[in-house]
Amino acid sequence: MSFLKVHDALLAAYGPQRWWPARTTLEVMVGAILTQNTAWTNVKKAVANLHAARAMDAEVILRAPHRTVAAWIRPAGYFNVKAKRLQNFCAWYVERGGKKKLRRCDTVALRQELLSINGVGPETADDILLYAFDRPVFVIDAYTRRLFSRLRMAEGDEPYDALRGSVEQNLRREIRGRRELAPLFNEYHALIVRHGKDVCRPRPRCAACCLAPRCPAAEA
DNA sequence: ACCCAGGGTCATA
DNA sequence: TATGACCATGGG
Repeated sequence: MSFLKVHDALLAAYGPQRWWPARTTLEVMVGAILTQNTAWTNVKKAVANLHAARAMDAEVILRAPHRTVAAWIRPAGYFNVKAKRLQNFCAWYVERGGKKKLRRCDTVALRQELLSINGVGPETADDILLYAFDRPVFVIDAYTRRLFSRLRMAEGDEPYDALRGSVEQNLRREIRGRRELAPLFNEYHALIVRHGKDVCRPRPRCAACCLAPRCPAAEA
């Protein structure tokens, strides 16, 4: 079973997902922080609040009082923690000159800068790199570990960068330069999440059943 | 009532 | 390096 075959099976089952669901690149980054261990339905409410307050803007978020930011994002949970994280990110974003300056930055250097922000870990950084900056970085999340672990294509408990490197390397080898990596990684991660939301659930712990549109062992 | 969600930080050993 | 506590809302 190749990583590309899994992607193709998911694409056939669910169709293109057209990620990231956001209107602006800043909204992608804000959403990446707000969705940390949080259902997307809750993130959407917080994002809507920010738009309603005309606060989907790095300067506005940076200058607003902590309690105000917390109130805007309350539905997304962890609002005290995430308000601080959003302001940390916006401080970096503004100080760094915004998207136009950051676009020219090398991917590895940009990743290290993102990881240096308190509140931005490896998955959030890779969400931003892939979905806001179109960099060929494969996002690893709980759904990704679960799927590849059940398909016996990964251990499941590897360190983040080990699993990311493995998936990226295998896909590079299977593609052989005949295809752009960033669009593939983009669609692949979105499909894994789509699959995970209704089929590849934490329980029951089915083994290699996670590619079917309906998980066979889930009924057993 | 319980489990889960598109994680990350910090203290501790 | 690797656990565990903690953060908090909302849906099934």
